[in-house]
Amino acid sequence: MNTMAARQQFIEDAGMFFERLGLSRTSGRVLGWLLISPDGSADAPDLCTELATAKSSMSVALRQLDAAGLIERYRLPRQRRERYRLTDDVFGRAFRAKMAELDAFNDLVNQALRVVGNDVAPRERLRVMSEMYGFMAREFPKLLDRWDQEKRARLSPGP
Amino acid sequence: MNTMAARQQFIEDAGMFFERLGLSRTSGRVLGWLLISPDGSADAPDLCTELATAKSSMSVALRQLDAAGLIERYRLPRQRRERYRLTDDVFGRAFRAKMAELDAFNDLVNQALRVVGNDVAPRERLRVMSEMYGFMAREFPKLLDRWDQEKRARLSPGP
DNA sequence: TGCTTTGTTCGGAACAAACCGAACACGCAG
DNA sequence: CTGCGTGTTCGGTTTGTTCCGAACAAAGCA
Repeated sequence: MNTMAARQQFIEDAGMFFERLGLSRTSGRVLGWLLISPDGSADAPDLCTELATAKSSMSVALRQLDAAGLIERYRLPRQRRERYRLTDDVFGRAFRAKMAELDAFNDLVNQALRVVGNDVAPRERLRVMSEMYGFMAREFPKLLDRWDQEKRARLSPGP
Repeated sequence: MNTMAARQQFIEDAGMFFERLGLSRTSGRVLGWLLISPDGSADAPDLCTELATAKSSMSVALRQLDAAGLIERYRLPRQRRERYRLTDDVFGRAFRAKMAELDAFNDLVNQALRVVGNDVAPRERLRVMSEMYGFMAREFPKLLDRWDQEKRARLSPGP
């Protein structure tokens, strides 16, 4: 397959992938483009032409990605044009964002406990869920920390 | 606050919560209703009246929940009407479903590796991601297993 | 064989989100 | 002050999704 077409295809797939994770499709395409770009950085006009999107759409997409901490804005000295690059651990952040869902889950369970009366059966169900939340909220950050350590261990003796 | 209104409110919140997790809103409401129902089961007509939805919508919602393994269909002997109940570990399943996203992520990274040439920079980025995937795919199931053990340990000496 | 109950499928309406083009604000250079 | 480059904001349009009502299948009972 032609390399150019393969790149196009990958960018489109990345767009759909990240769309399922809650981003907009253009945001996802931007991430895809950055992932396979030589230096992992770009500026807005380039992305507009490369991805064939209006600069208004690009503006909101970049804002969304910046707000999510997935990319960083920066400006080279003496340059008026802003540039964007992937955050070093894009997916660490994505994972941690997913963890926020757990808090929402906990809130929901607590609300349910307030709503049900003293019926034992629902309370028991909800208690199990609450404990599962506690377990995950306790263990998952540990997992991420372990990953950070392992990554650091791999990279620090390297270049 | 009135108990009835509080129930209503909770069901609506549950609908929005599960909607963010990829289900439809009615599916989410069904889960909410079951969570705070006395025995955690219901049948379709009841849910239609309780949640004020058309039975067609209820049909697809229940199908969706069944396909996701979040509820079970069953039929009492001599009963023509089907009933639905929460799966025992609804959220264990929900978590495992989230893990499927990790596989999709891995596919994406592999596709990216095929697309980029021999440029070291992109390959390095992608390698780190691939390793993160490997780490999570290895460790997360362990976490779920540990939770299962802990839960079982809590319940088995119980009732 | 008809009749009723239960559940699914289909077409269209209502709603929400994304995207675009155009207008707007700001900063810098001449 | 004027002109240009850069980025944001604002209606309008399109696209996609959800939900409803109606028509349709399937399974039991008379």
